Amino acid sequence: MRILIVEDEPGISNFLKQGLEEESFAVDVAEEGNIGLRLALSGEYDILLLDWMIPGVSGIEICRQFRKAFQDTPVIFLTAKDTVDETIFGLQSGANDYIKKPFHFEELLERIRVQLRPKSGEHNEFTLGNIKMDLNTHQVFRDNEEIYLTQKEFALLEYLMVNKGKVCRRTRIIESVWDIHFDYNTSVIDVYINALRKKLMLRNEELIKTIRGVGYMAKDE
Amino acid sequence: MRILIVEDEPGISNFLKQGLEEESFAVDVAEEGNIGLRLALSGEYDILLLDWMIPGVSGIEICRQFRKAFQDTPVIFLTAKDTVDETIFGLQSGANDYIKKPFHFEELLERIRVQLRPKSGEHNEFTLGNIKMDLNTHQVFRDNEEIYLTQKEFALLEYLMVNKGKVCRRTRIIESVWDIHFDYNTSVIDVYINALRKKLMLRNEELIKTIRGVGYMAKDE
DNA sequence: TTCAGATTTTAAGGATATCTTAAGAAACTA
DNA sequence: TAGTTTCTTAAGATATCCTTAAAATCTGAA
Repeated sequence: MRILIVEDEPGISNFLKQGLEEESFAVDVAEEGNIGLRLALSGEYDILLLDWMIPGVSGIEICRQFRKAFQDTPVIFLTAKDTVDETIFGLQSGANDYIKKPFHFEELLERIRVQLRPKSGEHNEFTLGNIKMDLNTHQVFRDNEEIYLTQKEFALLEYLMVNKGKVCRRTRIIESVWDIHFDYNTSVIDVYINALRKKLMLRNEELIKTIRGVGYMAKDE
Repeated sequence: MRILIVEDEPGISNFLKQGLEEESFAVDVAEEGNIGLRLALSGEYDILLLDWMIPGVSGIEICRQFRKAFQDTPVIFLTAKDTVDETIFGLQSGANDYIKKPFHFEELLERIRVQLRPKSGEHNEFTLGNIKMDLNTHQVFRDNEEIYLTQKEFALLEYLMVNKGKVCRRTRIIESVWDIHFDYNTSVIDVYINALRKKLMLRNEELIKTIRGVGYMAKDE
């Protein structure tokens, strides 16, 4: 799950980034409004955390524009302001929830989970051939027998299964699963594909196909 | 589509080159300003990605000189600097957009597409008879059955389909798809046309026509 | 803290698909 | 028909991927 934090106070954003990464979210931080808006509109995120007051475009404006493009992605405001008017204004601009600073991390986490629940509630079981994946319980089965995957293995398989039937480019995979954006001359993907195939007992072109020069693709049959 | 990257950090340029090639662009890299400028002025590129600070001629200077010669070719700056002044300076020198490092590859791609849009149209799906091509998912279908093409096969078919109804000259094809500018004394095109026709199960003048002495043309029946 | 075990990443040689070249056959043009 | 261009096939060169093992990093318990 990818989270974008738009927040200009490094203290808060670092705190959140670290905490959320410990909960195995992939976190990006934007410290300025225009950058935040641009990142948000890239469509790579599953949830947005927006500060109310930030340099450049305001949080509300980001929310409004973001909502036009992505109806289903939850937005949570982090705000020091607590007047009723402004809160209403914020929710009207399309936010799903808000939380007042200062807040307990646990509480924020709970709200994030609440927001992600309904959306993923429908779509959190995926199948690929005889492989079944449950995002809620973080489990993978092969013919109803549980297979134990590590975090990265799970994240990679999730990416492939969410994009079942589409070719997943190496660059996209490494950005989404490893959060690496530069200097990518690594063979981690190969190694993890290999590990997945082994654990899932797949022959090389079975269910997870290699698309030479481009990436991989999960496909039934 | 041909892209020139002027960037002296091999980590970044390799990353970009690979990613863009996965999107079937033909990519050249210059690591030094003078070389970059010379290549840019050759007029062979559809878009330029310029680093701000490079050895030799600066990115801004390249941009300015390039803009004099080619008004319509978009230029995007890759810059680590983020002050407003310098950005404005960059845009005044004729750049169409800029992106701050570090950035998401997705975002850069989106900006490249935005810049190329007015020229090439925003279609990412093309059809040719019963052949369907999806650039987003990097897939080709014949009567809704997927056909697996190699990189070069895909790039060649893309070139033909983008230019559907127009005669594609051999020299243009080889420049755009193979990045070869001299020595047209090769028969790669023939070999790949043959491979395409085989995989797509086309008779010789069906959908992909041979224009003797000139090249090939994709055409609906 | 320190240590052991698990996970992640790096590295390198072997395996294999793709790319390119080359050459003879076939088809077209004049 | 002669000459040119394209088609087709095969094989060597190249690039990418697979696989393994070991190094680095992370994690949790003593």
